[in-house]
Amino acid sequence: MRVKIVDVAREAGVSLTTVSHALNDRGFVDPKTREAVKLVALRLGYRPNRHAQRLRTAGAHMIILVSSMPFAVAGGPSRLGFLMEIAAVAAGAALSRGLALVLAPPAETGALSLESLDIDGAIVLEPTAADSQVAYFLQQGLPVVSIGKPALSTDALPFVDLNSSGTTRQLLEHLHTAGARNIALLIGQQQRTSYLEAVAAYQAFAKDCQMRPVLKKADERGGEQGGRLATLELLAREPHIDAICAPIDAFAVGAVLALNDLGRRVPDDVMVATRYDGLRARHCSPPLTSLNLHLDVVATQAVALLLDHLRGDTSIREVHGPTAELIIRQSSQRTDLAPALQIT
Amino acid sequence: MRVKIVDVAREAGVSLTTVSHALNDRGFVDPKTREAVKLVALRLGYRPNRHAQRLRTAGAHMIILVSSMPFAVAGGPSRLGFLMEIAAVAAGAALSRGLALVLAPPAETGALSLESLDIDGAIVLEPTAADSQVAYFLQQGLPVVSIGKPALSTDALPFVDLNSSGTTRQLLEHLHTAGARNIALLIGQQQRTSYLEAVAAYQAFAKDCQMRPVLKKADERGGEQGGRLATLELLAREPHIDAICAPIDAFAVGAVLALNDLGRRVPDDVMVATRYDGLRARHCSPPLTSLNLHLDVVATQAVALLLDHLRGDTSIREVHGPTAELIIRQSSQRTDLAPALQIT
DNA sequence: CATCATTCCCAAAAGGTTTTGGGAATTTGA
DNA sequence: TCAAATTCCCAAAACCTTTTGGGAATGATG
Repeated sequence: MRVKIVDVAREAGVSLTTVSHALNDRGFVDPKTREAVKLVALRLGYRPNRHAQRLRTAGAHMIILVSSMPFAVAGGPSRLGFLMEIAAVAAGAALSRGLALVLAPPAETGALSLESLDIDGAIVLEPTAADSQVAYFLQQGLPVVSIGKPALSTDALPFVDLNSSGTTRQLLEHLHTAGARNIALLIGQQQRTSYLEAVAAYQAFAKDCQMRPVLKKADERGGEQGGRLATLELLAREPHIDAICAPIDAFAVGAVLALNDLGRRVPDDVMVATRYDGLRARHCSPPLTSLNLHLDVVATQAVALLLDHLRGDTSIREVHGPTAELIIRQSSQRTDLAPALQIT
Repeated sequence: MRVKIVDVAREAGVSLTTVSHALNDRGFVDPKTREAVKLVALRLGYRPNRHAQRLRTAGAHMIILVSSMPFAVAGGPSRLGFLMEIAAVAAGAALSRGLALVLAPPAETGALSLESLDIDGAIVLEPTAADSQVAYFLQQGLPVVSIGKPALSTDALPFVDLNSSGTTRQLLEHLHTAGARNIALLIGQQQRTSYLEAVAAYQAFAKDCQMRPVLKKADERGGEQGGRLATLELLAREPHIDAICAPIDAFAVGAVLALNDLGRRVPDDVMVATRYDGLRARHCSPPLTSLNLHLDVVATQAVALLLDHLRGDTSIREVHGPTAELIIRQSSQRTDLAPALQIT
């Protein structure tokens, strides 16, 4: 039988109250008694029953991180990235605040198996318009914060902004500066605010540069292959393309594969750039120009935001994430172009 | 105020007991009453208080996944892999069994912040000899299972075998078959059973092939750079090496970088192979020959094993993981070697 | 010396659920 | 028709903490 407070109390010759106070550094307890109790507790190997503890002192202790991205992009064997990087940092941030972060695997099943968990709140990653997981949590009355602006139709969630339009613009401007004149945007087909923002930013940029916008959508469920297929179709239709801006890293890698298939050189014939600077972007050949999104900061902000809401402070509805920094790699650095050609 | 069982009972005109029984499909309750109670509960939006529930019916509901690998290898911004792949699958496996999986970030801090968690058990990844996290959990009286054989000096933990000696042998035999005659082993410097097994397998293999064993240790904390540095030193000392077997993927990638530094071609001058078929291995250039370890199966086995121990069935002490499959990629496929040279 | 604060400690209540041990109503068996 | 079995339901106990509201010493102040 597990040792309880009453065992410690008996052994130490004091009351339950005193043990509780002594161990939690509360109330008035003679320092000597306090120490004695602590010693006894240690000797007996006392561990408080967290359920009993929390039944009494209600409070948030467990949050969940869910991704609405399909398996192939977000997770699954050997196809990790964005989600897991956020997860790693968020787990640390949560733990340092006394919260446990539980991982909801990116599952097709929806929120079915979450019922048995006593979650206090959720962080969702770029939820889609009709996100079933978000709906589930809200219906349960749990606070939800989003990383990346949530889709419009969703009940407005508090969120950490990933500034999708700004980052898209950064990539486009870089590609343009690097010499590209016919830049295509390769994006996913789901309903996501980040996509909409990216498209809007792209179209605005195209107008500014008097460039004809070329938009191609790839299937998220296909992961890299989805990007590859889409790129093959894209280039069949628009052979003059000389750069591809693919915010989703899996698609960017797929694009490089497709370009290889077609015998087009990267970056000399077609440049490629992506948004998320993960392993995929770095270890692609050639390595992909991308952005440092400072996901560690973003994840920490999201945890802090959720914690505020858990504590009842629902004033902050929107947090601006850190500004991203361009990381120029081989995929957008032409060797045969004189710097003179560059603009700005 | 949150609606409690007593509210449902009052509204439905029955006792607490009946509500509890009705909702949990236990005991003798008139089907009509049962339905009526369920309806009332639904209408009132009743959600059981999990803490109260579990205070009464003690049971396992939260397990933790910890990695003893240092940040640079295991996780951290943009350096994910093994751990996160296991995490993704284990989270799913756990959830489907009603357990929440919480992620302990690979932290330098040790088990400091874990105290506030009401963990029921832990899965650790290849613990080192004097693993502080493992020690902490054991001292707390929590069941721990290990993925990968735990170090000998540790109290024997139940574990899922990753068969480090077998997989090492697989890689070595492949490299030999592919034509390598001077294969070096690049390994980490910590005290890990998997390393010991790998070294033993390597030495046995060297003996079999009458090959002089060349062993090099790299610093885990350096990640890919650690592997790069070690490889540079290795090749300075042993220039005749024509293959490197580097079980840890970060080191393998580092080795390729070092070979590039030195102007040695991969695989024509030096072949490289690694154990874990993650993003690193795939997106390395050239892509690395590696093994499909079936980590999804391994993670599921680990969760199942831990669950058995939580349930009190401590009979199973050791589970044999699935057999790994060789995935031959460019890094060990020489173009200039005739098949005639191959052995076996 | 009487009064008031302060310090230390405790018994009892509270938190929300499940389980136990019966009690009452109903049905079955002889 | 009476006893036994079955079905349905309930009050109270149990799970283990923390917090509340005092009570009893001790020290300080008049």
